[in-house]
Amino acid sequence: MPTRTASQRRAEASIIYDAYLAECPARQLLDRIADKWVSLVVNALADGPRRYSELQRRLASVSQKMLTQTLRHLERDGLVSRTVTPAVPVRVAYELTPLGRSLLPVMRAIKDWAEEHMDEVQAARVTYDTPD
Amino acid sequence: MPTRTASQRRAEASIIYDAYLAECPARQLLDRIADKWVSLVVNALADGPRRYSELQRRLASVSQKMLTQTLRHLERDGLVSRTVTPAVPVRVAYELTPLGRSLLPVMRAIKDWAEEHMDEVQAARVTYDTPD
DNA sequence: CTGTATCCGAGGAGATACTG
DNA sequence: CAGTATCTCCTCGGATACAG
Repeated sequence: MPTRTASQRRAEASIIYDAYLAECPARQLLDRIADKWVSLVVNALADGPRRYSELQRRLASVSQKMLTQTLRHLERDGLVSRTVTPAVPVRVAYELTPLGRSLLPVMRAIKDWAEEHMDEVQAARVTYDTPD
Repeated sequence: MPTRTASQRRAEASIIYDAYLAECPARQLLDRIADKWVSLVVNALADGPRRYSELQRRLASVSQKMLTQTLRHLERDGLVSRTVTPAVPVRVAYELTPLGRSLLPVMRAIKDWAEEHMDEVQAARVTYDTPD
């Protein structure tokens, strides 16, 4: 088996996967993670495991459906692990996997950007919407 | 006028804007930029101005509607500038503004992440989908 | 070349009700 | 508590046709 460095493998991957192409799996993955709910959920799991109800509280006014759906997708993609503690009532904890944690900086950056540049964007909108 | 450091201003902003709240403008902005097309367009503009038709070629199989819509949104939000060169036929160039360029590292990171971790995600999906 | 306008189907997303 | 199951509304997004 040939030995390859991580950067070499990345270089190969960038040849194989090209998100600009509609048919490329990476394009679908981009579509999956470039998502409001994914960003918020991953950010909410930044500091460790969280219970379902904790996430629901943190993400004010996310519907049960979207929260569950997002968590299922993240679990299936290996970004989040789900741990059920058999008790009455049952406790379910969600936690970022190592793979999920590798996405955290990106998700944090996008959320922070939105919060930090809100003023500039709003000013630009006013300018754009104002008839000369 | 009081002098404040950039980090102090950021701290204030993080108090005012909270993307976890549905009503917060930052939440809508997050929804806007956490988007497949935004990521691809901003990345495609990384190396300088691009014409409409260049973008259309680069983003294989983006429809006119989505490309135009995305560019309009980005222009309105002050992330992209639009320059029309009156000629026959007319030339239109799009370029990242300084604000748009501040978003570029984030958009690049998310696209790169998708391309680099595709294999791991696909492996996780197989595991998830395989009945024990 | 760079758009706008319109139609239409598929999926996103909330509200509500029900279950182990 | 942590979901699943519907129902419904609505936006996303592609296809097509037309215009400056």
